[in-house]
Amino acid sequence: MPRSFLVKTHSSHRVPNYRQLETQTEINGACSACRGLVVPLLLPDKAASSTPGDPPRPWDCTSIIARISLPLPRHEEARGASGPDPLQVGPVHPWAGRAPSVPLKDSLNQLNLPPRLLLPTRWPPIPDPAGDQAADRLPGGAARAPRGPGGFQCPHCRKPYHTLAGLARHRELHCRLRTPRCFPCRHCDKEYSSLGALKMHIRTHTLPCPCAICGKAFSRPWLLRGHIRTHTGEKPYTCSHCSRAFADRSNLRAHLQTHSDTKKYQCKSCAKTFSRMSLLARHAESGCCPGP
DNA sequence: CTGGGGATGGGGCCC
DNA sequence: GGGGCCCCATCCCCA
Repeated sequence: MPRSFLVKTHSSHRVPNYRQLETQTEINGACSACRGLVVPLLLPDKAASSTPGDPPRPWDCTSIIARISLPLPRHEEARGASGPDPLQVGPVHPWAGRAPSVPLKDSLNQLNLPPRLLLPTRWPPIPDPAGDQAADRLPGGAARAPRGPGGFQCPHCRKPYHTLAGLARHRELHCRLRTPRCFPCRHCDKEYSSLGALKMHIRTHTLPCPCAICGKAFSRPWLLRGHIRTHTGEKPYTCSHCSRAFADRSNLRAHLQTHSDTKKYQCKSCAKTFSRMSLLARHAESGCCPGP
């Protein structure tokens, strides 16, 4: 199940009202929900976690390899010989507008994958015309819709547009050709089946909840609260086996796996089991399960 | 090299 | 429709 599994099921011909979605409050002010302070959202370009696809179960090395052996985005493949009809768009970019972090890319590139599947050592830069850099960069360093010679560029067919509004209308056309209901994000190439899902997604770009202590911004109030625990040291989740406490329930869950006799993730080659998928993945990368 | 903790992201579900 | 929480996933770092 891809983490973007919500990305795309289908809806109406409605066009999202971006002025309504991105209110002044969210862009320039404090989050009304978390009542945080107004701070500049100039954050380091933290590597975004990317999960191109949900690994099939049961977990095994093969599935790990399969997960990272993603096809290139359609428009990348189309750069060769005869390009397809630009409006016959393929699936949404597996990384949904975000390049994998460099360490992940590096580890993927060490896996002897066919050259077609290797990731670029350096991701192609997004055109950044002088004097308008702020408009192309989002809080946290995420890239907005790629800009081309005409200003903004369609992620599907690369057609250039001078304005975001023009690009948004054009992308809506892409959506309508494929599905009856579609709400594209103007900041990246994700698309949603409902306005609510899009609105929630846009918060990941606007990051309306800044930490009053360190200024780091989050998309949702509860994410901010979890972060604040890292400042206060509060650890409300306690392991029933060893009484160790954790600030995050997910981390407690991962910890509980270490008490379990039967680990959840098993290597298909050597049958060794691991408490986390990331450990299994690292095991696979280390050469236990050579690729095809 | 491996195991594990810490921190964080993001969509879904429920109220 | 929004908020809170759940669950899953990932990355980084350290022992």
